[in-house]
Parts: sequence; C-alpha cells; structure tokens
Amino acid sequence: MIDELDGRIIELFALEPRVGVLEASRRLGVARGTVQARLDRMARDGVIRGYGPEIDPAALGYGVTAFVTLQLRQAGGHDPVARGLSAIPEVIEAHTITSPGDMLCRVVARSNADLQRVIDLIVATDGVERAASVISLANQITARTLPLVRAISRP
Amino acid sequence: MIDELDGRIIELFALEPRVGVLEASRRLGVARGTVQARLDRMARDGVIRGYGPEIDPAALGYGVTAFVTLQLRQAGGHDPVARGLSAIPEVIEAHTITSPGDMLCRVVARSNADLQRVIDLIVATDGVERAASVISLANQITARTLPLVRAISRP
DNA sequence: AGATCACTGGACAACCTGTGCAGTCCCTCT
DNA sequence: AGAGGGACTGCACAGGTTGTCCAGTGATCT
Repeated sequence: MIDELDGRIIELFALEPRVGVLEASRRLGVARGTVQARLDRMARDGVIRGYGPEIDPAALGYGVTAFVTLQLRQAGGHDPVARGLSAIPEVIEAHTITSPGDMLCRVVARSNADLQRVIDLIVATDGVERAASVISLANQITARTLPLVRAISRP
Repeated sequence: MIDELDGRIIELFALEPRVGVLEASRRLGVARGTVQARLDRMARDGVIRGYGPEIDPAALGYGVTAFVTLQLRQAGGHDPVARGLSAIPEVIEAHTITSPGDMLCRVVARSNADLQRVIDLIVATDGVERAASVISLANQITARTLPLVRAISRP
C-alpha cells in the first residue's frame, strides 16, 4: 500500500506543509522526481485526498461541538435526510450508523444556546423523528492520521 | 471575524489547492499582496490551521469507521485515558463528552473483525471500564467546513 | 486635519515547478 | 542467462512563483 518512504513524505508534508517538493527531496535524501512520483501516485490512489486549508470552526466563533444521534422515520431512507442535513452548514459530518434508521452527525454551534437552534433545524428536517445530542467538553485527541500512517508504513 | 473576501479565498484554495497566491489573486481580482496578507492573518488567528495533506484511511485499507463510547472508571480523570488512547493509531479522534466519566472516540479498522481487535485495545486501556461501539455504514456527509465558511462570510 | 490601515501596482532577485531524458539498478518472467 | 519493466538518480531548461520592499491612494478613526 504505502512504504516507509511514502510515510516519511506524508509525515514531512504534514508537519511542514510549506516545504516544496524540492526541499522535501533534499531532506529525505532522494531525488526530486521520486518525491514527485510518490505524491502523484498517492494522490491518484486516493491516499492523499487533497491539500485544502484546514479551517478551525472554533476560531470562527463556533466553539461548541456536539454529536447528535438521529432517529429517522423508517420510510424514506437515509439519503433524503442526508440531503436535508447538508443544507445546514453547522452539520459538519454525518454517518449512517448500525442502529436501523439512525444517523450520527457532528455539528458545531456558537454556544450552547446556539446549539439548540441548530438541533431545532435538524429536527425540523424531513424524515427526522428524534435527536439526542451529546456535547463535546474537550477534544482530547484531534483528528489525526499521522500515527496510523506511521503504523502502516513502518510495520 | 472573516469577511466575504476571506471566504472566497478559503473557498478557492479548498477547491483548488494547487493554485498559488498569484493565480488566486488573479482569479479573485485583487492584488497579490492582499491575498497574501489575508492568508497570513487567517493563519495567525488560527482560522486556517494548516495545509497538511488529507489522508484517507479507507485508501490505506482502513475502510471501517466506528464511533466508540467509553465509560471510564471515575477515579483518575480523562487525561490519563486520553494519553493511553493516543498510543493506539487507529483512534483518530477522542472527545470528553457530557455524560460524566464518558468519552467518545472515532476509530478506524481494516474490517469488522479487525475492529474487534481495536476495541479490545481500547478496553485494555487503563481507566476504561466499558466500550459501546456504533459502526458507520455510510459517510453521508464527509467532514466539511466550506458551507460554514460560506455562511459566516456571506451573511 | 492628521494618523492609521488596507489595498494597489510594480519591481527585483532567488527559487521552484513541470517536464524530458539518459543511465543505473533490481526484480521478474521467459 | 537474458530481456523487459519499473523505479530511482542526476541533470538540464524555460517559465512561473515567491518573498520582499516601496510609493501612492482611498477610507476610516481620533
């Protein structure tokens, strides 16, 4: 899948995104073409999904994160609900989960009071029966993939 | 917080990360220095957390995602547990949540069978009493912040 | 009014990227 | 053994980009 050099390339770019391909090749002790080829291959294979800027909702005033479990009306399925949810910008992520007729989504809000507004929006979505939310008090481990990459590339 | 131009800058770089500052300034119809200054400011304010490559665990063979709710032994607190969890690469994210003594984490695994192994690792972590997991069947909305950025910057 | 701030437009040197190519090494299949 | 394919190296070139600085302008704040 990915070998050790791939892992080191990912790691380097994750830690210092501003280094260019040339500088990376120097640091890793390989030819520039190699780094370039590896990056191209990983992008092609979907391992590297992109390089978009990571936005922190908290810095934008959306400091409250919550996980909302949705119970759906059985008829209609998940997709229409997902479509409805995607119209709510505060819904950052949504998954269909194992409990039949359920979804789990991650939402952000400006405050606990604002969270109420967001949840109301969610509950008002067609197909949503009930919503149970859990507020995140602290983000102990923030979305990370580096350890996994390391584990995979250096067995 | 951020204005419309900031929003359009973020949007442009999110959709086409490879465009440089110069090209971006051309597309947005502003001076290069302006784009550069905005990016610098947003990076300084923490709005843009970084530009690291986004890794897709699924493309790495970790196609199963699950959300695991942990019940902790009350004594000891969350931090030691978080430290223990961070040693498990498959734990992508972890939050302290509202139910006292609970944590919620997002984990990935190679298969359902492999998920069992990961959960066993989690349960074996010091301070963890019980774990209840929910498997993600489909990722209806994948981590997105663009709609939020748009909503904030264009009220 | 005066000061401050953000933006523009331009300029410069240094550097990086995209690309192509020849040569080497190594593994695999015949 | 020998051929073929794949990956890597080292190098070269043109063109574009970055980092940086500066003067000028308009709008806003004091």
